[in-house]
Amino acid sequence: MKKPTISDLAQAAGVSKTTVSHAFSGRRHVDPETRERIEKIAQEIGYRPNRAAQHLRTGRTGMIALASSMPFSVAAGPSRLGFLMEIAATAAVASLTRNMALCLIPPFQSGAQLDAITPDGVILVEPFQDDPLVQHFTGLGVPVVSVGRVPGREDIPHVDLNSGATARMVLEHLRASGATRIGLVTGEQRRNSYIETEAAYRAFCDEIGIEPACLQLNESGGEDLAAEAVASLLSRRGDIDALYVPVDAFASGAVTAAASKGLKIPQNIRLATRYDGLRAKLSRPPLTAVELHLEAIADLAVGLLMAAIDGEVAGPVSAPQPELVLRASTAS
Amino acid sequence: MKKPTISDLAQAAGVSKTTVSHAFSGRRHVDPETRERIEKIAQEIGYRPNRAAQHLRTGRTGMIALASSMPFSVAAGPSRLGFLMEIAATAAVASLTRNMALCLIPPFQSGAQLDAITPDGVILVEPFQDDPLVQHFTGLGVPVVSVGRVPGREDIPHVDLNSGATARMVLEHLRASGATRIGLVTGEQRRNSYIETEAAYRAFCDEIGIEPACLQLNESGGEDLAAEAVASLLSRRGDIDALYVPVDAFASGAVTAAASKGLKIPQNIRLATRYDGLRAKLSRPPLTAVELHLEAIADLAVGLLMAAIDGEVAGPVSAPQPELVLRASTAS
DNA sequence: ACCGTTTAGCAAATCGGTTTGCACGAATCA
DNA sequence: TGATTCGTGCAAACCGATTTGCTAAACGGT
Repeated sequence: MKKPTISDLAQAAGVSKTTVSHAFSGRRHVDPETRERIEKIAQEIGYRPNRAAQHLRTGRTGMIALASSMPFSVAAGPSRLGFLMEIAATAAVASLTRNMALCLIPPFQSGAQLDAITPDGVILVEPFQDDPLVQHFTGLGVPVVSVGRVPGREDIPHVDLNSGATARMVLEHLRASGATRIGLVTGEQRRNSYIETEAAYRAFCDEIGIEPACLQLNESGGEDLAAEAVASLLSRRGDIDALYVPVDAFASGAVTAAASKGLKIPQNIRLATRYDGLRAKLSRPPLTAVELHLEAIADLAVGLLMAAIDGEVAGPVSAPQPELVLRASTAS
Repeated sequence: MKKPTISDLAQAAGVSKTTVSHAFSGRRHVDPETRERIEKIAQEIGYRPNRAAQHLRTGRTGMIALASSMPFSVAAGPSRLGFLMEIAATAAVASLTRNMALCLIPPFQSGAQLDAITPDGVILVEPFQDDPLVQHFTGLGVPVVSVGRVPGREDIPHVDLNSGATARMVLEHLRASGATRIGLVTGEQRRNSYIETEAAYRAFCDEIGIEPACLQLNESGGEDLAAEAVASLLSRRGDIDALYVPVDAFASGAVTAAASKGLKIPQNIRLATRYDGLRAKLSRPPLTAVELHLEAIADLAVGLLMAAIDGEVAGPVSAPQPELVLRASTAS
């Protein structure tokens, strides 16, 4: 009771394997009548092409991979998982409709592990400069696209997150809500979103004539590190009355820091973050955040990747306009 | 500049393909000296076996799939994502170390989508009775293991979550913290954890002689539905002074409901949930929850699946002892 | 010296598709 | 009528591994 092969089907339909193959792939014309007969019989005997055989011949594996260079379960963990998972969920659907499987790459460990997987293409979520994942896959000749530009690698197609514009939007909102001294907390890794955000922030400070107050934290430190670092920043710079903290785990830390300093949100200090996940929503008070449209972004990324796999040189694509989600943490 | 094949390597090493194959797989003995030479040359020319060819020959695809029958991104979304993703993260690592790729199956849609993927095995997270995913894969002859028993399918290997014991533990804790009338909120779908939990709950009520108060909610309704339903329950049964709400999204709803009724947690009503994710941690007050050891569970599930794929008939395995995580929501 | 047993390695078949080159008849054209 | 094209389909090569059956040499025991 083995699974029927293309030969079985060909025999049952009284045609050759070639014809069956063409009937399915459409790479050559076959008589509509013949094709219909083949399809009908295929249904009956329950034929489904063997993926491995297809892949061997075509040189494709039929799978694309999704990876984030953020620590996966450690430290920044749960919040980042939300971000990645929202993308994963949509990407999985998008892949499947294109007849591809989406598989998960846990954070880079020994590197040898990565050999187990030979995807047709990879989506990297917010890689940083000289990210080993980028190097691994491009070195293998595997097409890579990223969510967020890869610093220093303009050649890699990506979905542009418009982090500069996003930062601008948030900063202006903070000011409109009454803030006069705004600080910024990002991460140490040179991810493009940080770079753009910082640039936009400095430009903004210049314009309105305030002294920049930047913090770059080690992402593995997570919420606790942020709580500590922000508290110390607030001690040094007592004039700060607002913070933009794109990484939501850090934003949680900032909430803790504010509380420890006896500062009320938003009365004494306003707080906005970027990823509108559970943290932002469940925080007390809930945090103003940015709707990034991750589903759309994931869709775009998959589309880009498919094009790249097909050898098309697609330029970067812009994510949909991000939107502010106003919450109590920045109420004026 | 094509990738070297086994033939190239064999030629370079002055042996046959067979010897190379055996050198790598170890399925037959090869002279250690020869093997070393082969490995060295493989390094030099950058040989890596073609997965597709291996799969074709061995009949394996080298990928296992992870699926949850919970709505993936809708409704209960983010919280569930945490649960699934914690498992996914560990499972991905566990798979990769076994030279397998882990791929994600988004929630059952048309069914036709699922054809794109032919995994060697599948891990299902808390499937319910007559779950279409179970039927799809077992029908295809693909080994299935589940996290949480599959009701009505004792033949499917699973990691037992000991939901009955967990419920007992939580209920006893609630009572110890001062509760006298405890209610239970679960989901409509017939997942084993609900079934066991309800049974343990009824037994518990019987024992201590209290009237059971159960709610079964549609999981797609998520937090909002729970808020509504729990509020109405609290109106009907004003005597209730504690709730065990295993699904964390529902627990969030219960928090809202309590607030809307003017009930203070834990003074007027105690609240405990199961999955110790962001919701439980970030809730105000933070919720007592259960450390399920999801990483260990995921590891066990992958192990079970590998055994099943290798044709071993492994019985169910028990998850590590769950532990209560005490938080303010049940302080006495 | 003989026979049985390891040991090391090879050639060839195999997995199930896709793709190429060719054949044959019918239709079109000069 | 002969040449050319088109439509349809087939046989065979091919993708790159694994696995089977076999050979030949080395070894050991009697």
